Amino acid sequence: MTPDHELPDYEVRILRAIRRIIRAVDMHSKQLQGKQDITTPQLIALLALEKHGAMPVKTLSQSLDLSPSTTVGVIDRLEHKGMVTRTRSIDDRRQVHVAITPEGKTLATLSPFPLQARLADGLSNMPELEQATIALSLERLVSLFGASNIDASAILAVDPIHAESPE
Amino acid sequence: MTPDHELPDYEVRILRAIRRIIRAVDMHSKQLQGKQDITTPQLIALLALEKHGAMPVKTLSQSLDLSPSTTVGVIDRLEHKGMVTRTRSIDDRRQVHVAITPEGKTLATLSPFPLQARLADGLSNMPELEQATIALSLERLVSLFGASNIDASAILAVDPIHAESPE
DNA sequence: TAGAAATGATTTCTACTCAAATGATTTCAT
DNA sequence: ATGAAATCATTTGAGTAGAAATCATTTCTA
Repeated sequence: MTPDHELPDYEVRILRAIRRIIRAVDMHSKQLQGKQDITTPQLIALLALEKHGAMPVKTLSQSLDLSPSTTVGVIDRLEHKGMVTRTRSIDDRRQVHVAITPEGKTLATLSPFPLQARLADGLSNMPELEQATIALSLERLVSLFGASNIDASAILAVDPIHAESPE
Repeated sequence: MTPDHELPDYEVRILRAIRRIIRAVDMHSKQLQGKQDITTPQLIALLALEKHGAMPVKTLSQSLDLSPSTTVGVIDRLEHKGMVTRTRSIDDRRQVHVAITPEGKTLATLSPFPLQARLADGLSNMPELEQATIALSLERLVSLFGASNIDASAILAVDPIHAESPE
């Protein structure tokens, strides 16, 4: 329990909250994995492919804001489960086009987004002013970390590619 | 197809900001690794051990807000580098006490905490009201995400690492 | 007190993440 | 046109992360 005689300073509280949020996001992904045999990155990838059609690995990795090497792993697992296919491009034989399969479409449509649902739920019970405050605070924090040049819009966003560009 | 409901603006902004913060923290850890041959979780572990003395793996894992299995890996790497030692407890031979070595103390003292430094820097240039708002907002989010999934005591418990005096 | 249950650390397994190195292919420059 | 440079996907290696299974030890219980 927090000692009320000695409140931790804001910096400490903020760092602690960040660690916990990171962990919560990860745990939600693991829950999804247990229930649906799919993880958050995999689901985001499927949604991007469903929405925008087949695309090269590079493009997909950019829309997910993941490094190419990470993206390859995600594709590997999805391909192994029959959710996507890989096809070497005819135009440029260096490129590999990733396409979603009918099974992948089904899974993408059926899979819930528990974290998002919970957030939406919680936010809807808050006055709009507080929602705005939270959003602004986080964005302030992002700029503090100098993370604004990192385009990390994908993982939790609904539409990785068409999301309006930040700032 | 995207989820049929449009996400409220604040939710999108919040999710995106969270994702960015997660990536900023990760990038920071990798930078640290490149420069100091130590990562953020390892440094946090060292600081906890320096501050509170030797403790069992379980206690350490709780301080770090990491699962025991993850903590074992962190300790393995630190032990391999000679920064900590493991000693089986005499009282309870199931327990393994982890202690920091002189080398570990040196490393902990010398290693910068760029993320924290940047945060402290940014915060100090903000009115206190805004600092408080940010901290409160994050904690609101933590409770939103964590309420039903993460042990409540873990959320409310004081972080042994940062609980008292500043480092 | 003997057996069962709980606890603590670890191992094993899977997944995510990136940087750096590698191999194949295309484009560029001379 | 040929060799150099750039590009694309992939592999490799290291670290973080947690669930589940395992082993040793302690505590509880009948």
